[in-house]
Amino acid sequence: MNSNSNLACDTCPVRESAACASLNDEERIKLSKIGRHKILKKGETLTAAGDENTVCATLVSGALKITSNDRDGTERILSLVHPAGFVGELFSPAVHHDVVALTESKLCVFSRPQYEEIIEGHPALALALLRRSADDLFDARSMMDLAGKRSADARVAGLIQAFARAASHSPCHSADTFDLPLTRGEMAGMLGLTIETISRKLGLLESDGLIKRQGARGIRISDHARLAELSD
Amino acid sequence: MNSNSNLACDTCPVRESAACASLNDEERIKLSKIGRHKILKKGETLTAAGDENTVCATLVSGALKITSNDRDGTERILSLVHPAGFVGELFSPAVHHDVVALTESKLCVFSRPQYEEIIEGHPALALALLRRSADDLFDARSMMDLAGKRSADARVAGLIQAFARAASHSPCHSADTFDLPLTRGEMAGMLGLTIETISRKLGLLESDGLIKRQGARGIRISDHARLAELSD
DNA sequence: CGAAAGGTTGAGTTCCGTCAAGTGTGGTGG
DNA sequence: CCACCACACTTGACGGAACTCAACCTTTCG
Repeated sequence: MNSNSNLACDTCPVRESAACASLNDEERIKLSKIGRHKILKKGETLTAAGDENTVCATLVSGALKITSNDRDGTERILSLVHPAGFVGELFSPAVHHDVVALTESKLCVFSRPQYEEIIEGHPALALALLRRSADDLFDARSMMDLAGKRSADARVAGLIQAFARAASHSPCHSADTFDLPLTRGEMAGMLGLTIETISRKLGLLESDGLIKRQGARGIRISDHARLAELSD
Repeated sequence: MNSNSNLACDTCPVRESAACASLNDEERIKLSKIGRHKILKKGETLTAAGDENTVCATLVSGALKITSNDRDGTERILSLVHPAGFVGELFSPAVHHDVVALTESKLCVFSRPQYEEIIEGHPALALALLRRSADDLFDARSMMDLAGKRSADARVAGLIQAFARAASHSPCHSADTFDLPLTRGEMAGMLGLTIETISRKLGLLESDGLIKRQGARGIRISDHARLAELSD
């Protein structure tokens, strides 16, 4: 159990952008009373499918994946969670998906029933979560769109573009040099492909001059236009 | 323009289950002032990708699909909307997906900016939408899971089970005789497959004795267990 | 240094998409 | 009533894209 200390909202890096930013000081103090920090190391899980649904959380730093697993053990990534993101299935008695840390991550964890009570008493929080939820829904649909592309080329190209957009912090622009945040296996899990196919397609993208690789993870996009065309 | 009359909430079939059910009479009357009914015939669109985002709506009867289109014209179905469901991308300036009627549908349409104002002033509505949004997100992830299965067999089997669950009105149980609500093309669009593959897989499921078909749309599930195993 | 995990590459095979032809079926109009 | 058409669906043959299996390379970490 690696939880600890009271919450230090004052120094929280996501205090302006997370759902709790909608609360005033008094309300936030109240919320902080029922929350606690938790550190997940890379690969550790917050909740697993089948668990009783007791917690929800705001991600403070790091990154999480939300996944489900086929019987044969293949992991399917349903969503990535970035700092200020909210995780947890509100209003549901059971947990349906695994939530696992991609990198060492810091969370603000709450009891789900208590959090729901607070939501009901605090309209601003409900509204903030509604906005976040609308974004999550849009992201999920974007991912469905990506994973549903016919060819593996289009999916890989689209994923690279998505990472490039996420890597640049300005929302409309996209970085042209960045590191892939996932292993080949995780990318495969997002796109419904295999590790080998990801590896081969990245090789092809490079030999076609659309990207340049530096080591296993480093990517430089050389031809945004052709990449966009491929991914359409 | 097939809009009309004031809203008749009193006789609305989804008045107990839609988001607006959370409002008291006075509030609902206020909401009904800014809404109007609209009938969409099969195939007609409510909003198209690229439009300015001006409307949102509650589905009263019928069924909708939320789709995106590849450049080559392939339609990808991102979500199905059932009565009492809410459609519209709140808090977003532009529309990203098409919303099209699968069958003749009756909607309660609102101006999105006005609706957002009302949400901000009515916590119960925000909370109701948050619950609905959480459900939508779960559905979206379930569909990602389904469409991400390795084999076409698993996807088709899973889709049939999903329809069987939707056809029985009790949420935990699943019907064993029902009609497919979609054309082969639409099923293909949901699963990222082709019409021909859907057709063939249905044929195989029948010849393997898992289902029995009556005409193009009628399905009877003969072997729930093997179907579930296939779809896992 | 050795082991483990992540990544690449190759050869063979299978599954699904493509193209094409053919079978209902419901609706419209002569 | 039948002829015709549009649309949804089925079926077959074929080729190619992605999966599987397997070997090997690279980096990291104990």
